[in-house]
Amino acid sequence: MPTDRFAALTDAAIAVLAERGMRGLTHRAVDTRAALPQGTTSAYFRTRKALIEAVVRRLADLDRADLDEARLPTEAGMSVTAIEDIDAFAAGIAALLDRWMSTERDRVLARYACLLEATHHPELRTILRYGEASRAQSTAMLAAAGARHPEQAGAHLVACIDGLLFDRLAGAGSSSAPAPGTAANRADLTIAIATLLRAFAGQRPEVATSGS
Amino acid sequence: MPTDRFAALTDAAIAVLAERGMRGLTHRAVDTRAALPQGTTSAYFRTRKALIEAVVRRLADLDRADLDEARLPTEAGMSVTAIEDIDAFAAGIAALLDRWMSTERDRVLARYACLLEATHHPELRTILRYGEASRAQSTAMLAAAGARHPEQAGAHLVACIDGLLFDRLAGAGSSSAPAPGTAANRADLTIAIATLLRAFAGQRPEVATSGS
DNA sequence: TATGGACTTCTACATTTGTAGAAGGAGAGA
DNA sequence: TCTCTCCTTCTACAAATGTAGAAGTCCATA
Repeated sequence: MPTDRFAALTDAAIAVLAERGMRGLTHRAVDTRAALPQGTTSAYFRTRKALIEAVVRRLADLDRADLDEARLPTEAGMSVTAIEDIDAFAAGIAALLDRWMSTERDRVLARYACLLEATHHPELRTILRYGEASRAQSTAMLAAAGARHPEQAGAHLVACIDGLLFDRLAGAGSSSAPAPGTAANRADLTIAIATLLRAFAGQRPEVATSGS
Repeated sequence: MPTDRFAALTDAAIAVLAERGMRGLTHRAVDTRAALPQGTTSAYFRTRKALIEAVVRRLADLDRADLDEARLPTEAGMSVTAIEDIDAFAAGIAALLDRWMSTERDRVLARYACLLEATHHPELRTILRYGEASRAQSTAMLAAAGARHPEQAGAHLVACIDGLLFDRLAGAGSSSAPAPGTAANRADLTIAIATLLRAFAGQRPEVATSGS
C-alpha cells in the first residue's frame, strides 16, 4: 500500500505551502520538495483540488491530535479556579503555542493559508473543525471555572489565543515579540494567556449587554 | 496623469485578492475585475511583484487612515479607568472591527493574504506598519490607564483583538458568531473587547470565587 | 517460469501566466 | 497642418502549470 507515499507527499505539500504560499503549491513543487520523481504528485493527486483537500484533512488530523493530547490539565483534576492552577494551565497552553510557532511552524502557516482559501472554497471548511474543537475545550474549561457565559467566553478566548499565535507567526509580533522556541517567548505567552484566562473565566465586572 | 487608473487597478487587485486569493491574483484577472481592456494591468505594473507591492502600500495607507480616525476616544479626554469609558471605548473598537469585517471585508482579507505572503517575501514587511501603529495606540492607552507593563500588554491586546477579527472572517467564528454588520455582532464584540481592555489595563477581576 | 496486476515513472499537450514590445490614438506645440 | 510625445490597447511568446495517459518496473501467484 502506498499509504506512506501519500503521507510523504502531503507533508511535502504542507512544507511547500508554508514556504511559498498557495501560489507556490504545484504538483511539481511538491515532487521536488519530497525528493521524488517528477510526476509523482500528479499520479497520486490527479487534480490540484485533491491535493489541497488531502492537506486540509491532514492538518485537521494533526491539530486534533495535538488538542487531544494537550487537554491533560483539565483532565488531571486541575481546576481553573485556583491562582496557581491558572498559571500552570496558561503555561501549558503557552508551551503548545510556542511549539506550534517554532517546531510546527510550517503546519500552522499552512493552516492559515488553507483557512484563507476556505474563505472562497466552502468545501474546505472541514479545516474549521480545529477551531470548533478548541472552542469546545475552552468552553468546558470556562464552564468548570464558573464563567457566566462559557459558550460566548470560550469562543472569545479561543479567538484571542489564536490571535497571539498569528501575531507572532505572521503579524507585527514576528519582528518584536521574543523569538519562538525560547523560554522568553513561553514566559511572555504565559503572561498573556493567564491574563486572558482570568478575564474570561473570572467573574468580570458588569459589562454592557447591548451594542451601539 | 493616470493616477486614477493606478488607484482603480490597485483596488481591483485588492478585490481579486479577497475573492480568489494570492493564486488568483493575475494581471488578467485584475483587468477583468476592473472592467478595463486586457493588458492594462500589465502596462501599469510590468511585473507581478510591482502589483503586489502597490497593493501592500495601499492597504497600509487605508489602515493607517482608519486608525488615525478611530483614535478619537483617547483624544477626546476619555480615560480608560472609568467603567463607562471602558465600555464606550470597547464599543468604538467593536464598531471599527465590525465595519472591517462587513463593509471592508475585501480589504481585510487582502491584508491577511499579504501578511501570509510577507512571511516568505521580506520586502513586503511594510504591511506590518499597521500592526505597529495599532500597537502604539494600544500601548499609549494602557499606559494612560495605569497598566503596569503597557508595552507588553499593548502588544498582547492588539494581537487578541486581531484574533477576534480573523476568527470571524476566516476562522470558526465565521460560521458561529453573529453575522458581521449586525448590531448583535457589535454587541458581542463589545463584550469581548471590554473584557480584554479591563484585563490588560490591569483591572482584571479577582478570581477568588470558588466552585459554582 | 510466465502472467496479471498494481505501483511507479515518464512524456505529451492544451491552458494559463508573466512579461515585453508593437500598434494605435489623442492632444500640445511648432 | 504636421509632428512629437504620452497614454492606451493589442499581440506575441517563452515559461510554467494542470491533467491525462503511455511506458516501465516489481512482485506474488498460478
